[in-house]
Amino acid sequence: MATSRIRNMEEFAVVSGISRPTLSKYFNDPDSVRRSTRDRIEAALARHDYRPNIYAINQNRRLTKNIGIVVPYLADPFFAEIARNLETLCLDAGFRPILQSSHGEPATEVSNLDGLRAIKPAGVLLAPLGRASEKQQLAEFCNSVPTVLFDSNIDELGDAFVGHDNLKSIGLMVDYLCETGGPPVFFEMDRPTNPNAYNRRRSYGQVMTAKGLEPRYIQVEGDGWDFEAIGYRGAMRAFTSGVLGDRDTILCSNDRLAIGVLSAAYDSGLRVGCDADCDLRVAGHDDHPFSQYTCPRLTTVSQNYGAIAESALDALLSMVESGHRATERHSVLYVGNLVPRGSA
Amino acid sequence: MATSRIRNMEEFAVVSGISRPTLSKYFNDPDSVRRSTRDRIEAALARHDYRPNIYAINQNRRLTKNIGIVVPYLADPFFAEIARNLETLCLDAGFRPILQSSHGEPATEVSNLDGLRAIKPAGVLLAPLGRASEKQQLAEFCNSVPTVLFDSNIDELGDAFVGHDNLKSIGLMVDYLCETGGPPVFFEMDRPTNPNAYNRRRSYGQVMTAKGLEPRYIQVEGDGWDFEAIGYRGAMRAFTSGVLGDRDTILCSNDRLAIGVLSAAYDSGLRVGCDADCDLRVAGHDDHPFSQYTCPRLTTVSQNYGAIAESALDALLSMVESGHRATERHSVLYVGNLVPRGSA
DNA sequence: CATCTAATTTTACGCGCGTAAAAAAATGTG
DNA sequence: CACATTTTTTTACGCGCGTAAAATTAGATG
Repeated sequence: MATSRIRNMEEFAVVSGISRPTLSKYFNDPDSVRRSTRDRIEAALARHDYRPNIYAINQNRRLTKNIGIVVPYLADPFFAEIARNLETLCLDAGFRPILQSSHGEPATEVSNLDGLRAIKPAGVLLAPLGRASEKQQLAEFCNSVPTVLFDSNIDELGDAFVGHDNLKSIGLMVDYLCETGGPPVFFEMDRPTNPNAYNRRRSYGQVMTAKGLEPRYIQVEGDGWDFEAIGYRGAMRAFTSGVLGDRDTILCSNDRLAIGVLSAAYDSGLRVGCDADCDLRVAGHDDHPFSQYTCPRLTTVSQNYGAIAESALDALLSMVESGHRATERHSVLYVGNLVPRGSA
Repeated sequence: MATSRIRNMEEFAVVSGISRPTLSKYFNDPDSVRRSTRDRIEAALARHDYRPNIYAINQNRRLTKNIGIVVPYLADPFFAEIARNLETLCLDAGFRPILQSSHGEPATEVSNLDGLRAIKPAGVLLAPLGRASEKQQLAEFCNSVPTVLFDSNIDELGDAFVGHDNLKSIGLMVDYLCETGGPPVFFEMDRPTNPNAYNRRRSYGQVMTAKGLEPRYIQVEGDGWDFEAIGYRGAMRAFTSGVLGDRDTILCSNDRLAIGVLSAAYDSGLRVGCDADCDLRVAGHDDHPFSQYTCPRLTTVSQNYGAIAESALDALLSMVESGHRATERHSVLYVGNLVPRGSA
């Protein structure tokens, strides 16, 4: 039963019997005060439920405890999942995550960063849109705020990059597909939004030529983030154009394209899978949350969400806590795991 | 080319030749100053790129321009989509949306609201977890901050509720299913997390009895938000238990359950669809973004995302702008559309 | 118990802006 | 142009907290 409501730190100083500067120290870092005073403060806190005014704090602290998280498209469960990981990690580290989605729009990405700058974040974790991003503006932002890029690497932007090892994972997948059937044709958008797509295309080419095989590509025209629709349209066209051989294998640049391909195959009466009576194999990439419920279940390569999130935040916090920016830009890549399922 | 960087409103007053109090008025509401002075300010703004310190502003204004948006589970594309709508609407209305996900955890929901209270939001749009929510704490929050509930209605919490008309849409669906085939069995979780699920169950019962049909239920045990997995397990059990008749029809409480059911049907070698050679029909509810790519495409009922988002924000802003809470609690429901596709 | 060190208290100022009140200036009106 | 009205300027204070410096106190050590 709280008595009269505490209005500010001054009043709380009175009821707790602790001086205001000491309280200020405590709220800034509970470990910075003597154990006994900390106990007294927390006892008083239990009685009175006072919390410092967040605006007054941040106005005077040069460094807030805010961490911006910007993802290109939150309606994509892949990013929702990474964001969820990052949020909880931030909270555990005693920071306040501010989640923003660019909704696939470069202008929104810029305004998100603008909005973040206004709240003077300690740092920002940024998964950029990629090709569509306003490079110039992103660069300016990265210059003024400690920033770690994740998922998509853009030039030399930001203080670090943490992402997925596309070369290794595409290698894993191509090896698997070749061992269990014919070599795959690579299915992708002709002008991908995401830098990962370019890496995967390149990786596929390298891996295939290393195996002495001829790379084949199906490039679907399409823009934006409606990958399933693009995959569907592209597959429909491919099925009728004769570019695919009998019992051929399609390796999609990502799972969402693959979901579209599976849907097109179903509508075309093509059976997807590894069995003898199947017409087609389809594989994806990313281990999208829904890929285990497609029909058939989608064979794919997982990304190590957890490790990527953790490492990205680590990189950021080490800068935040040391108080100075990275001297050189590090890149960390995590390898995924092959997830063989029914579709290939 | 900005000259020396403007540090505060005082300095901007000097370079713009406008007094600080007038500037303060302008930033609070550009229309509150004379047109000519507004032009002068904006001309100076174009030259110097100064922006008021957001913390100093909010410290002194009793009402911030922040609007909290809390959803139960952001990794669900359904909520991601609604959140996206709300965010853009907030921005357009000149407010700053703060998006929070409870990640399916009641404790996170409470701490989200706690965090929001700390930033003194003008109002909050809350889609509660439902059954799992800490009613007491939500009630306290709604008491202290103007709050509009959406998606899930809890008791008489908040100043208004905006949601989906489950009775009408289940009616639409049952009518359709009965016209095009046999009457459906209702497939759901035995202890749903979401109040909508209870409404749908009840609606199904009402509609069926009104038609003189016997309601049938398949209730799957399962907790949490992993609906696809729950749907899959439940369907697998149902297929072998003999509760389903030949060419029976399953109406799922939501699309994500249906996606699990489709996956189970595929794994069981059951053909889903309306054709004569099919073993089963499956329908869902919500028009989940992925339901148009399932195999076969999922027949479902759409929710009117746009209208729900718009109406919820309207209700909130009318309170914010008038400055006082609603005298009585309004509920608004929007009807969805039947989306007939291949699965039923 | 004397001594040293680390922690706390006292005192005081500043952060950037909201806002109130009175004075001054700009605008509108006949 | 005199007057009333609206807008802006001047002046001043307050918001809640960070933080620096000096004085004081508590705790540790031998």
